Amino acid sequence: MRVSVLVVILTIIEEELRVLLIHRSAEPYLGWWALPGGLLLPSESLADAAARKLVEETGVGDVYLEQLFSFDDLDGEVGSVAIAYFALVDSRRVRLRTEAAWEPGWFGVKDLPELAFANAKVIDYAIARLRNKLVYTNVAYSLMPETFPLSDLQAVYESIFGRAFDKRNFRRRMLSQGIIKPTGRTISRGAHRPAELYEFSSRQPMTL
Amino acid sequence: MRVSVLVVILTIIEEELRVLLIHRSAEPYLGWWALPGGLLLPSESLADAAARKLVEETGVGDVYLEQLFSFDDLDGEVGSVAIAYFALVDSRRVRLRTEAAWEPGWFGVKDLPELAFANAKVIDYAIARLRNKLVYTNVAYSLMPETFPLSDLQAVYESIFGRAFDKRNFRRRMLSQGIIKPTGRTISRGAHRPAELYEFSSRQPMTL
DNA sequence: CCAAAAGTGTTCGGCTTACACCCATGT
DNA sequence: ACATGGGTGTAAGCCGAACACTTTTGG
Repeated sequence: MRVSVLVVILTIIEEELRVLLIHRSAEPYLGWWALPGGLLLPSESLADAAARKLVEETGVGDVYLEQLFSFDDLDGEVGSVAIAYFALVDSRRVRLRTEAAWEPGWFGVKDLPELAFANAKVIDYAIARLRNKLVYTNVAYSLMPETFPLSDLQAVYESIFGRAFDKRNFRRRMLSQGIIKPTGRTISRGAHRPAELYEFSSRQPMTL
Repeated sequence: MRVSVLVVILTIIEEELRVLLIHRSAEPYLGWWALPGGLLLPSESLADAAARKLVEETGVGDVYLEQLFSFDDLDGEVGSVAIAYFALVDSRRVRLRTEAAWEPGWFGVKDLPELAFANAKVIDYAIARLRNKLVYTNVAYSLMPETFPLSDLQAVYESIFGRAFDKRNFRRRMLSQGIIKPTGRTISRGAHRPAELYEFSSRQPMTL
């Protein structure tokens, strides 16, 4: 009975939601793109295994990480179980191991290559969960730097939902839910009025 | 690496939400009350294992069954993983194996005995999930007979949420969501006006 | 005729949505 | 001065919550 852990690592790059994929280094599906993952070590917890994979691939540690679902049909082998997690990272903090044999890469979720096993299903599941959580929690903190202009946050939401939001309504929602708060500082980024900088009220996952 | 499956089997008895517990027949926690479960057989899927456990304990098969969460801290043993499911059954269809050595029994969820491992946490998790699903899906079909007066359904909702609902609002919500529909038949149950019988528009789980 | 549960509409407040103009800055 | 993105208020529709009386039956 084999237990493995899979991690759907999501980020925003160039206003596009992307997922980290690696080349498989073993049969079956040798050389195909797949989600990072591996066997659960005998002494570690599931969350530890997922966090370890995340650090191995991206170098970042303190990010949002949540258990997604457990699958029994992911590596063809009978009696094998995979517990999937999803993580949200700020791509500016990530350093991929591009020297690694498995050549990791970020792929736009609308433009995925053919994947090993049923990995596409796992990614769809992660995106659905992410969209839900964005609505009523602060998970986006894990995609953003400490402070940011509101329009950056809105751009992240729009990338993930694939549609535009009204900026007045967006601001009202974020503030009235108490998810973010103004820092009082501003930032200038071009030939226009400087933007106020905001921060998340909390950078811990909300427990409901 | 051991993989086991746990099932939180919920029902309504005497207007109370209850969970099926058994006596553990092995160490550790020998003789304590615990959720039914067992090892995943080499050739079966996770959902099959959960359904098998459900049939073994209750005799019913075609009910709502959903994966809840996977735990790695449930039987003390390191490297052991338990995938929890929850099921909703109509107690009128259930025949418990009362002759069985483990003496299964229904316990009101507000009045649980001390449980083995962290089973109380799993039950809380199941109840939270159930309450969520009741709001926007038809899962309650699995707790009800084919046809029923609306007040019976409302009583089920009230038992699970632990509070009363306004019957006009309740009726409107159920009908406008299209979860149930009238059958045209009625039922008389006492010295008062007969009730219209309703049925679920679909007795399949909604996939969203 | 009385007791008991079934059935039925309307009002109010809050939330979501849609929508258009002025502001501050760099060049 | 002008181009660019930043910032702001209001009205309309929709949804959920609160609320009381009439209907139909059995005894």
